Amino acid sequence: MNEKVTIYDIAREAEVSVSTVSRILTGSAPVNPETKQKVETVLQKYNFRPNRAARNLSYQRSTMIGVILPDITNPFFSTLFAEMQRDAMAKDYSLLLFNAMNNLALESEGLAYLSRHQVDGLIFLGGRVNEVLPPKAYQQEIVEVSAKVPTIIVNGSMPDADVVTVCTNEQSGIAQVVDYLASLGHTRIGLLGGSDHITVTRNRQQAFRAEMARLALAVNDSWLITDGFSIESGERVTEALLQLPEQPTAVIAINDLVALGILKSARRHHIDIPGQLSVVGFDDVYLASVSTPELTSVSHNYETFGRTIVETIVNRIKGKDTPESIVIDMQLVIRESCQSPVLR
Amino acid sequence: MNEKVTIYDIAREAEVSVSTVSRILTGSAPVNPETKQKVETVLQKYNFRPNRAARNLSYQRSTMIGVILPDITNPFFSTLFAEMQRDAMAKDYSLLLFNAMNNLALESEGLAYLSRHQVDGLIFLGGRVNEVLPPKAYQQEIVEVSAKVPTIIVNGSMPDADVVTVCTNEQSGIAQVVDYLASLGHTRIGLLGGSDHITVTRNRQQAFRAEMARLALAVNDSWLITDGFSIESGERVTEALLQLPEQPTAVIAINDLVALGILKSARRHHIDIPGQLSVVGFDDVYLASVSTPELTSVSHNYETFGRTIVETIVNRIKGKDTPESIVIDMQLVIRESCQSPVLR
DNA sequence: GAGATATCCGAAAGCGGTTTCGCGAGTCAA
DNA sequence: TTGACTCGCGAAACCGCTTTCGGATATCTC
Repeated sequence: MNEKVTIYDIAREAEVSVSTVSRILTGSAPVNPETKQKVETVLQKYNFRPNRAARNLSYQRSTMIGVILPDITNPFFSTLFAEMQRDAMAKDYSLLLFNAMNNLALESEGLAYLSRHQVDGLIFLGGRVNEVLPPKAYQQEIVEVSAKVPTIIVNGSMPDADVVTVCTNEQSGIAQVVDYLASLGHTRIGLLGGSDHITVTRNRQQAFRAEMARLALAVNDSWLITDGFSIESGERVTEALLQLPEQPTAVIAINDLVALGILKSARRHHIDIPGQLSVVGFDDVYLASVSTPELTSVSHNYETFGRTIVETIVNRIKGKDTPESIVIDMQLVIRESCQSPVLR
Repeated sequence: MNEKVTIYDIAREAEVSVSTVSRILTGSAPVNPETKQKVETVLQKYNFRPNRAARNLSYQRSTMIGVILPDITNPFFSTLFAEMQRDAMAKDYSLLLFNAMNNLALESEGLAYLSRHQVDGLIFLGGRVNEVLPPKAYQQEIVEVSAKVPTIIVNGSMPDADVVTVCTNEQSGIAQVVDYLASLGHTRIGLLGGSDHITVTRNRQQAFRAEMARLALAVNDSWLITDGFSIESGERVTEALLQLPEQPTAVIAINDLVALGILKSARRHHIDIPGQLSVVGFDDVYLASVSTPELTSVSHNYETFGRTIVETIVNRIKGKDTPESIVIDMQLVIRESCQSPVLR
């Protein structure tokens, strides 16, 4: 990728100094229209692109934003990432992705990796960070890094770190689901999947208990089973559920993948959904509408979600004032996977 | 991310010259163990990381590899990308992802974007490039870029460009499917989805015709319907199929997403699968096993697939000899979406 | 013990941009 | 006319690291 032609070559051919060329390139100072025209002709001719490394070295920045997420294979993250990348490009930033493969240990490595790239900003997706599990050392790393580079954590939190948090409104999302299920007549509701040390999971569990309480419905703790975020998690969690003496009539999955796993497992056990069990997913990933039955889920507006994240980090990078935390609404989307419980 | 401490600070504190420090950092020349020890202590103390921009500027390389793919949201690509990233990291390269959002025009932009980043290598995934549709200009860009930076095209081709191609063995993949369907008794087989100007599609169509011919089965051209690679494509293509006077008893989808779309559409029309129509997917994405019915598909070994790609590009970058083209095998995975046709 | 050789290491020149500083020419008011 | 001010632009320093080149010292050979 060695464009042999440098700004010096351009300057020579246009019979101006390099400073002038640079000024035109960056627009950092006004330059006589005639000279500008002359130089631009030459720039065109060579289709000149300033060397990025040189520019970064001089600028003392990279115009790259690091993104750490647990699983790019999960459509929630890939969809969000795609949105973010488009927005970032429009603002002349690049996204450098690190996929942690659902492995917390790898995240620390990812952080070092992105640091080495001198990213101008850092985005943690997926709430992999909170006060419970992460080894103290990793937590400390985040605190340190966030002191140096603008950092935003999506659906997570990090005490002592100078980060802005962007969170989806679990409160409202969960409430919509519970209210909906209650309106169908369900009183025995479970919440399946997720991990105890992931913020989203805990927030949703908390929101779940709150809304159940508000409706004066009892929560059966054994119906809150955590296992992970994958399809396989959904299957395992269903198997576990079926071992219990009593079972719920409706379950909320921590995300759509888990919900798909539940569907799969239910099918294996000839459990009719929604006839015998209502299921609702979370994230409203594009797959939600192809399962059998189609999944009722809680939807993000991925476009504004992504845009908010990117705008916020860029504003932070540019030193503009930004809110410390932003909440993004979710919306229940009703499809086919729920119905009123059959009375027995 | 401004580590204020530079190699000069290290040198001063260790009472050596910057060259010595650099030599230790890069291992480019032997240095007295004692001095080395002294310097390394200081390096440790500050946890020194050389500035990447400066290093790249000096090295004239970026240790970044650009990846252009059509849709990161498609599990085929995200799975493959995840594998590739891991392998690349192990070799101290970074992957810079550009997601073209299924838009060919964007790809050209992506190429410029990655060029600006002075990537050391370039990987095109998804065969978005071939001799048919791409605007001449874009084609030319690829030829030019491939002359300067090692380029590999996965499941595609580019005449006149100095690229290495890594392709899955469509020939064998399709043959396995056709043979399987034929063995079930199918003779009326369609091939749905894909785009006329995408290499994979054309290769598979060709392979399909070849294998059908080998088995002395007639190909009905109206059962080869292209539309795209998404779930929606699968739905549209099914609708189109249902308009036809005659219909196949089995269809091969260009990928699993299309297959899922077919399933969805069939369900809407109360067409029993596999009872009335057998469906087979391609890519054996992790979703294949959660649909109803579970999808029979043709599988990649994503691990070796990804590893092959990364190894090849890195070897190319390092100037080692590499084969001009590599073929990767695929494997039929039988699940539930096919059965013998009912005789009417 | 003198010259040849090998070993370490420092000075300085890049890499390709940006930016500060200051100079000359043109403009304007007095 | 003159002094004050602007405007455009060039020279040169700088960003942080790598690497060439050559000098100093130690080691070896005869």
